[in-house]
Amino acid sequence: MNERAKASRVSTKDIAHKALREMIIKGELEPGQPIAEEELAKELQISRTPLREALQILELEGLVNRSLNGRINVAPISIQEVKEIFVIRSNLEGIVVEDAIDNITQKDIDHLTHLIKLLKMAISLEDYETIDRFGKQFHEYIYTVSGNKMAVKFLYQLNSMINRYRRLAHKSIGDTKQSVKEHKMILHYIIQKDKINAVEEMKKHILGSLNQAIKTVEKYEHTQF
Amino acid sequence: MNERAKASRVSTKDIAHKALREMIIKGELEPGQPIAEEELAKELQISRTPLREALQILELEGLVNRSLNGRINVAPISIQEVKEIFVIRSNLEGIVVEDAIDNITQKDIDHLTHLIKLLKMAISLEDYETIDRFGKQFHEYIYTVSGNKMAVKFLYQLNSMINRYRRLAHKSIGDTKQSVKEHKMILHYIIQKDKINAVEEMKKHILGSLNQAIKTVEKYEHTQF
DNA sequence: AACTTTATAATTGTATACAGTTATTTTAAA
DNA sequence: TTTAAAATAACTGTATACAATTATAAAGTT
Repeated sequence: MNERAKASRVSTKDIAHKALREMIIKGELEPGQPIAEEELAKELQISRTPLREALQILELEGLVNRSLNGRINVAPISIQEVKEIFVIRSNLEGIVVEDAIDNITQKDIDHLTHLIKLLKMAISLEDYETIDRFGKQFHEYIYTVSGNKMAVKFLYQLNSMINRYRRLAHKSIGDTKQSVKEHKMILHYIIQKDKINAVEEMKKHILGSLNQAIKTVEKYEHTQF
Repeated sequence: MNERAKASRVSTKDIAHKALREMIIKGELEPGQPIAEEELAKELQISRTPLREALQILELEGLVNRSLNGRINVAPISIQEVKEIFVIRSNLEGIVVEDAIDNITQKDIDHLTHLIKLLKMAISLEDYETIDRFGKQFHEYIYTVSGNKMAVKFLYQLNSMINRYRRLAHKSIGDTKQSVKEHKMILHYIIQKDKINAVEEMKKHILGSLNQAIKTVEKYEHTQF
């Protein structure tokens, strides 16, 4: 372990954190599944110390829960939670576009325009993974332009939870085309520096994906949880 | 240490976490001050293991920062950050009142009404500490009624940061009287189940306290940071 | 004297050991 | 067979030891 940490300058804790987050998002660690530190440490070939620190981060990120007796389990999935997450996210994304409008340059606008083009292209190829990636990039670019560190921090925290649900969802082409329209609208209002409508449109856009997420979760709740 | 943990059923980590949070909020650990684990562990009479876990929590809460070399220091205070925090909080509090309106009972309304009375009383006594406490209780009661666990989780996270600034602020009686009026208005709209205005009023209420906070920080930034 | 280079010290990151707690199994009694 | 008690095992929480890294001080060079 140590050599690796030395070589890559990344701590074992961080490696464990990212690995576990990925495992939870992918469902390799199932919702509700109990986690035994020793066992997991052996599996990851690390000691309990950095693993515990990683689990602590995951706990604060809401991906695992700790019960009174100290036992940790993978956080369950619930409709209630999805709803809460998306409403909060829609507000944060609203804050962030508003701030972005204050700082945006022509270069930024060009980049966002370019991303929308790429998005359209991916849709025409029905390449859902790429669609997802560009959509994400669009939002994250706005994060950066906003300069709102705190909001961005919260958004990343939320997004790691949202990714759990996103993995489960299967979008239709219709959904993605609608999504592009919305991205265009948002960009339009950004260019116009029309904060009120940009925020409004962004919120609608985020909440639009909520319904989709809810349907997915409902399906899972019936079968598993 | 162990006996204590056994007796109170609270972990050393949590004790350290709460103690450090308090120290940072009170300014006993000053903004920017570097933290040496060994030294601090000795001071708290605990080992580095639970201390590190506590520091990790504080890092995610935004009360300390970790630089690339692993050194930890108390998070600095900045106007930009205060602004970000308050805008986010105003949105979250908005979400929370909205949800609260869905669930509120007569008993809840009575309690909130009672809290406002207590608030008025504290103001007439110019007892600022009590004013603060009842104001906090008013908001936190709404948190509970909302049932929005995720939003509440974020709010508590924000509030621990906000408390750093609150400690520095010195309210005037005028401010507090205005605050009572706003609380009354919020409650009024809650009773009417008027979500739009309740949210609006809540946001205004939170942002109103922002200016006050900014002034305080400006003063500090000139002197210290 | 200023700048490198080397050596030393301080500090963080990880592993391991052990203590304390909780869960599970076994044994005993009804 | 069910229930209670005791013993055992599994697991978490904390302390300590050590390895690796970074900062500091000392020595050497130009």
